[in-house]
Amino acid sequence: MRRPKKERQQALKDTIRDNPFVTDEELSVEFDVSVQTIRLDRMELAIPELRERIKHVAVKTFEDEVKSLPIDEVIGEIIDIELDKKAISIFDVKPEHVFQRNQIARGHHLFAQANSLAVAVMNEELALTVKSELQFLRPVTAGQRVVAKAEVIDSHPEKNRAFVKVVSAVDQVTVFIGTFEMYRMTEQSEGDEK
Amino acid sequence: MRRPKKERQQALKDTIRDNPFVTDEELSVEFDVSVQTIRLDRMELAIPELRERIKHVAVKTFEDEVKSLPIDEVIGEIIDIELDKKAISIFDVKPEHVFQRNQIARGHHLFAQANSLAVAVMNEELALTVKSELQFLRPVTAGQRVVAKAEVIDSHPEKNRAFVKVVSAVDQVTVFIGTFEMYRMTEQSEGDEK
DNA sequence: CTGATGTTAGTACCAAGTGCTAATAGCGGG
DNA sequence: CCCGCTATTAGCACTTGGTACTAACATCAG
Repeated sequence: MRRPKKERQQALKDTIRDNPFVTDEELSVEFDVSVQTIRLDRMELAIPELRERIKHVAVKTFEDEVKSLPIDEVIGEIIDIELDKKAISIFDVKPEHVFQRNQIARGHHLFAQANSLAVAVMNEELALTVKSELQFLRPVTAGQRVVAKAEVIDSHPEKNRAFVKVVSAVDQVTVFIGTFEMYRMTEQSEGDEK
Repeated sequence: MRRPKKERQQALKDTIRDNPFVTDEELSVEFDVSVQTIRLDRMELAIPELRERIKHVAVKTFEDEVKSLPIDEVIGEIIDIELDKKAISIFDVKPEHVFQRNQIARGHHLFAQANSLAVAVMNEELALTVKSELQFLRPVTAGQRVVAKAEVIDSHPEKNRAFVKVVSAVDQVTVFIGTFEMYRMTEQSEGDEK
């Protein structure tokens, strides 16, 4: 099934994109040409060798991993915090956070930033969200920086409850408001921080 | 700065964990021992060679990519959907979704599942969340499967608005309730039911 | 002094290439 | 039918980052 050069090169591109882990040897079998032809094709198409391809994928993952680690704790970056009072975090909206269609940030990212900030501002290691009311006032698009300000507006330590209000803004314009009823998981016997 | 074997091997492990892209050559310089010693150390510690390490990272990323693609669209997996009426999705809570401390799922994951399901059930490509009220009734822990059921309870096509109620349960027990006011971004020009 | 442990050196070999030269095949036009 | 062109194939030297193995030390303890 020898196909003409151009067609083969297109197929080659696709094959390697789908599976970067394939060797020239394997490709030569698949396309029924010599290894050298595969190499020439790769050169013409500027496709790097197997090891470089793999490395590229790995580096990408590695960088992503570093990026997603802090995300696990708090979505966005906390730039100011006063425990039990208020906190501020920023979150840069990237292409992966938006609907492809219209570039508008998906609601759960704004929620995640606000909610994790609400958790962080509580002077508790184990705060849980009980209830919450959200308003998505304006769409946020990729490239924008969301500044979320959380404020503890009402605290009932005896009931292990607190209310946190989070207001998020882009360029001073409010885009999101959320109120969170939080539950403190630790009893108010002090000093059992860990 | 030659340290005893044991100490060096521990440091070696850490170094490679932090940066899997380092060669034996570079390590031998860093620890001021011969390349052979590094190789012996790696063998004792069962650490694979550079290329295998890189490949491992790459494969991981590659698999994750496949996994995270649908996640970008809908958090959880849609198992049933009737456009403009109702939809069901399941979401398996994994270790990365919970607080390390108490294994309880972070709120924004439950929200994300519910919110993206609310978006999906709308018979619109471009639905946005306007307002939302949430109740986190019971904590969800790693290993549990959350089944979210979304229902369009009120639709005002003329105002481009709709209300969606999502109830999430683990083993038939309700753990989360959310109501979402959604905005349809497209004009209701045609009756394109599907 | 002997032995065990740890370290270093050196060789052969491997995979998956690059870079280069040279031969050959196939085909189209004049 | 031959000329020239492109495409393909072959072969060789060399590269990286190793494995596998052997052999030579070094150091210290008993």
